[in-house]
Amino acid sequence: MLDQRKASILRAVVEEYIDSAQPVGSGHVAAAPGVEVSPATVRNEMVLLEQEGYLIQPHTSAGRIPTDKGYRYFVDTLVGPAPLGQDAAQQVRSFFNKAHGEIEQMLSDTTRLLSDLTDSAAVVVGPAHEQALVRSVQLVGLAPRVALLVVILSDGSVEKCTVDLDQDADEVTITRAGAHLDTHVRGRHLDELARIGSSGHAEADAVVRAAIGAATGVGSSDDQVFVGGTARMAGAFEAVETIREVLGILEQQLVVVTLLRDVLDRGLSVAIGSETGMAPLAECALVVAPYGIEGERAGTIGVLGPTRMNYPQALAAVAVVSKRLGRRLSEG
Amino acid sequence: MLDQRKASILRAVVEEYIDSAQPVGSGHVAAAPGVEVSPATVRNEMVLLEQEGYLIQPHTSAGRIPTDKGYRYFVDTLVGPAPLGQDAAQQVRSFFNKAHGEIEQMLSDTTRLLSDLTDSAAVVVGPAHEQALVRSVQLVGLAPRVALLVVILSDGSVEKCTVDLDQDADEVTITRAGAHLDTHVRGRHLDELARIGSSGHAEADAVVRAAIGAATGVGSSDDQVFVGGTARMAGAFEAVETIREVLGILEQQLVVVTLLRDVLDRGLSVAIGSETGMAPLAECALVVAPYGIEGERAGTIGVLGPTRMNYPQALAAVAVVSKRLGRRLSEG
DNA sequence: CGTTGGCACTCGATGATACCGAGTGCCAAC
DNA sequence: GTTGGCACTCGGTATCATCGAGTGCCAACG
Repeated sequence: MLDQRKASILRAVVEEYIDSAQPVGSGHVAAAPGVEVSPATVRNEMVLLEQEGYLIQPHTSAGRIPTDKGYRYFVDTLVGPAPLGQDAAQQVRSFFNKAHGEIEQMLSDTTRLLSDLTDSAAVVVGPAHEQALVRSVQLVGLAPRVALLVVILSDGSVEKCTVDLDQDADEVTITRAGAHLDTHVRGRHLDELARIGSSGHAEADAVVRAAIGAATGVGSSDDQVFVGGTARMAGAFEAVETIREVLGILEQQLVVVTLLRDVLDRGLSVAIGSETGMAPLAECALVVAPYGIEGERAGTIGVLGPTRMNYPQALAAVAVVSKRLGRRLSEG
Repeated sequence: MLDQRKASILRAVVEEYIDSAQPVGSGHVAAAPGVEVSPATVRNEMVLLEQEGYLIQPHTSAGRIPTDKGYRYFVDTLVGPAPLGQDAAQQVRSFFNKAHGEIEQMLSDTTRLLSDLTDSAAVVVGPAHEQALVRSVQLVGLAPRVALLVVILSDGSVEKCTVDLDQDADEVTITRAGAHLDTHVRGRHLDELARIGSSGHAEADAVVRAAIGAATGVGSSDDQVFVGGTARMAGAFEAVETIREVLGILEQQLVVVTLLRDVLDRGLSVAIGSETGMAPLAECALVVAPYGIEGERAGTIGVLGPTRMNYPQALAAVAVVSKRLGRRLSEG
């Protein structure tokens, strides 16, 4: 799409802008390694790059800034798979060596890791338990008319919901209902709950029906989302309004999962500015990667920073962490 | 401590500053209701208030701003228990009518409610299960050498942790170990785990010991923290650096619980600026309230905003929400 | 004697002006 | 086609004057 020279110039502008945050002039570009022409020639080329939409000038007689399209070309064409730095790699290794215990805690900590690595906000979407099987079902009474349904899934996650009972049920009835539920869905998919028949005991059946009612929707689409490093993100922008808007997005878990899913569904690993489809993220870029457990796609991790983020670094970090995280979760 | 007139003037300054964010001059104070003296007199009094540390001037020939001490006097002496506004009260009611299901979800939603009510960031610390009894213990195998210990407590919370086994254990052994654990701590305090004796079966005992080891520390001090409305908080400050620092604090869950606990332990319901004991919160104030379940103190809620936040509103919101939340959780 | 109006003074905020310099666009020369 | 030269642009910064909200002080007043 772009000839060799234009590409070098675009790369120089992007790289310079990423670490100076200042519009880049022809002089700096000409001085960059990989660009062997004079400032005048650079200027001529930059006019063309601007016409084609890769660069813009904030105002006449200022340097150029990459557009979303410019960043896009940069990440698609100009950025090779870079390895993670020495110490970053070490950080990842030691993190996953230490990681253990509760999965939620670990996913939450992973956002910190990613955030540390990339100096941006990080997002981790927990594994979907779509195809997880039920390991165990427990029903325990909490209060006279309230019980708690706890479902342990084969992937190690635990789902629970409170069950409001229409009428008082004694311990025995609840236990009986729980056992009934357990024997009928243990080892199967959670959906099977809906197809449970009578236990042959009227009171217990009432409890069973209440539990089934409460449990609908428990197994599906309640992806857990963990967000970390928002402070770092805030440091990357100078306009308070921008920070406010981005925080507003990150606080809406549903929006965040949808966003990540959308990006992945479009086959992208990077969404830049307007590509995110969300107006408040016009100045942001999102780098995502799915992670898999035993080959199955399970969840997603992502990094959210300003459009002038360090893409090679972010891509490398996201790639490595998603791979290690998947491996770690596959072990059990 | 302050005579009637000084108090009125201080109140006028605080109230004016809270909604203008601008240094307040003698003219505005004199015009305020409750102050019936001339600007000249106000000036004389303000000099004294400044000497006593209730006010400061950002620079000569500017209006005055309350100091932390000034705000402190305001909340201690000048602010009565204000009722919540009509629509706010309605909002709280409808929230708690709709609230149901998982406790975590509800606590998380509560941060949104508080944040909406006060236009600040909100924090909710989940109930401590210090004195909760064990309702049920489950041990399920996940992978060859990994099991999951799930403990259901009488307050409806579910704790879990993965258990790494030294050697392979078959389903039967794990089930046996689980049953052993269950029969010995069910109905008791989680601490009893440590005192469990042998089950009379060597392999199962190994699993039991591993589970006990993994479970230490599970029941204690892992308070859940929910934070919401950080976007609103960001809107209240103009310096990006301040926002960054405050976000940094809010991201550290342990720091947040400690902070709230400290404030409550000192018998305060409001901590202003340096009273928080955290340098990054010098420009922040924290309004907290404990909530209780069936009379027992269970958790804490709080609102974090700028020192020039609307204290009467925040105090009212925090009081009402903590009461309703406690009542809601007591029901089951 | 406390309170008040008057008044000179302070000082940040605002706006006009000049200047600087990075950067551009264009053109002629190589 | 590339390059050096050059006039031009225009945002950023500094300087300076002005404005006005607000102060401190003082003398007058009830």
